[in-house]
Amino acid sequence: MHSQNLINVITDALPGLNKSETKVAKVILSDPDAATQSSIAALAKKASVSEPSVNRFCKRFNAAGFPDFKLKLAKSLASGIRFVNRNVDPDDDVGSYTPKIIDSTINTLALVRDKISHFRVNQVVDKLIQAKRIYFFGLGASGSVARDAENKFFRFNLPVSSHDDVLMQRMLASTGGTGDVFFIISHTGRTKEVVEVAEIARGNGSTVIGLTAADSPLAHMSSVTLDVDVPENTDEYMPMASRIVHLVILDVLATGVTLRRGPDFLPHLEKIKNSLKPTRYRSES
Amino acid sequence: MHSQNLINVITDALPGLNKSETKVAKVILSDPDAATQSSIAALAKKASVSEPSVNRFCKRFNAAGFPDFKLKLAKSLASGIRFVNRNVDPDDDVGSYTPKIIDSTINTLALVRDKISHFRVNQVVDKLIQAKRIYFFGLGASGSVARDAENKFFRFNLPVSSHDDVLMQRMLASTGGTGDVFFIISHTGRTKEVVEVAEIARGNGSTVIGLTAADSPLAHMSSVTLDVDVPENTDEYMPMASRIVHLVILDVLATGVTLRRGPDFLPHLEKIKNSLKPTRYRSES
DNA sequence: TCAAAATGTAATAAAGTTACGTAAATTATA
DNA sequence: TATAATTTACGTAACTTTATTACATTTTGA
Repeated sequence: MHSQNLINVITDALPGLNKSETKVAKVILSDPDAATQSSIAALAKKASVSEPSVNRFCKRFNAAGFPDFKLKLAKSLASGIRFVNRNVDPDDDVGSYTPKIIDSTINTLALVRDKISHFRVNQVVDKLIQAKRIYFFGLGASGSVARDAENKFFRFNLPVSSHDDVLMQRMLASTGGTGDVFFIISHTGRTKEVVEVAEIARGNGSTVIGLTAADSPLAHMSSVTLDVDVPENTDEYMPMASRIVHLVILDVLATGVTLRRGPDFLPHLEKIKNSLKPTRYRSES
Repeated sequence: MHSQNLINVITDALPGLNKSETKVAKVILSDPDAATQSSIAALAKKASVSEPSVNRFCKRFNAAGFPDFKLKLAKSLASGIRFVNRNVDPDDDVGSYTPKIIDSTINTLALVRDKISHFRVNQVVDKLIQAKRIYFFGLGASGSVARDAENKFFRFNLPVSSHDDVLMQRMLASTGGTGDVFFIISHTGRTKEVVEVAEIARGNGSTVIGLTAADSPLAHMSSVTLDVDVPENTDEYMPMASRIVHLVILDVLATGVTLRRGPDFLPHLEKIKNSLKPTRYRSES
């Protein structure tokens, strides 16, 4: 659906191109960065084709024209550079691994930002608004995400709880019913216990929201799925980015709910914020 | 050092610009993406300045000319970081608030990436490596961060626990001693109970690591402080970004520890990863 | 009031696009 | 299998758009 890396797109299309297009493609692929800086005339000459051929090439790849194509190529390069060579190396020092890890998290978030379905987000906000009760479930790393969600959503003045205990989850799922929302968080969406809990909840007429991988068993079992396509951990040293993504998505959902509640609800939030003041040392400022 | 983002460069230079340059800057900053797609004429008109003024503006920022400037701008945008000042509006819809929240998180992370002290990170890794026992403490939202940290660090084969109960924290702090590391997480660093716990722990010869705001009471009380300067929540609708930042910093620390342990330690991590396989439905792939 | 800096106008140059014609390739038909 | 018909690919040249430069005018500040 969303913008894939232009260089990959061109590489993939290579076999289906005709003579002059192939020439252009090869010149671009051999030095994409140079391509972004050269004029259409220069590129045409380098590829031994006419300028209109280059122009047609650009249009073939859904660009408005040559300048637009260069822009898209530049963007691909910028985001690509970071993806390619930014794995943590066994002999990295602090100065290297620190930005690498933060960058990789940033990249993942940027990806999610561009791919997440606004329609689904809206659907989930709908369900949360209508909920009489919300349970956040997660195991392992997702357990702390669930806990954070509880901490976020209790502000909305409705019964919320989070659970990272499978037995507890099962019991709650089996006693739930219409009006109850079970918000289940799972990176893989394939943990058997979690999927079973979802099944039990669905069976009793509860709403199940899955914050999980697309096409996973949990996704299929949910009433609404917010699928997050976080690339798998290839590198031994790289942390699991999905936790962060899940937390941010929960931020988004909480904001959605706040906005739906309307401005009359803001004083309530303010009150909660202020309730913590007496527990703090005064700020010097 | 990290390559500065063009948008930040312009923002920083803003005060030193003259009238027409300021106009151009504002138009570009208000919608950088649109700027990359418009012609010099369109941009000049939008900023109510002449075309050469736009051109001069570009050259001021080390671009060969307008097209080159657009290219650089496009690259800056692609790197994931977007314009800072994108607050959620009361009448935003899903399509608006979703990217705004994700962007604001990304921005905060980028800021931390460029500002975090590698020296301090290294110091903290040192302490964690030497620790006989690690306790992660946090209250409220930081409670789930602590829990996530526990889940991350137990893999290192040393006694780790997390606690979000003040009384428990006090008791543990008072029974600790040399070799014990109390890793205390707090957004403000001014919660009285938390600072007291730090004091107790220090008093008994334990190491206290503070993941908290610079110059806060907790920061002063800690043996080593990892200060995170996350801008305060100005907007009612914006979530607290510090949780995310804290989690990512803990990712960085965990990576630091893994690297120090050396490659011999990798099989151990692999074993833990594999231990979860039987709990999952098989992937179709 | 003068010099320096800032900004705009208009001419010019550069770059990109379109329309159209020719050549090559493909397909159909004898 | 040859060749006509048709389609597709490609280039030339005219044209349009876009960007830059040179220079004039205005503004600012001493």
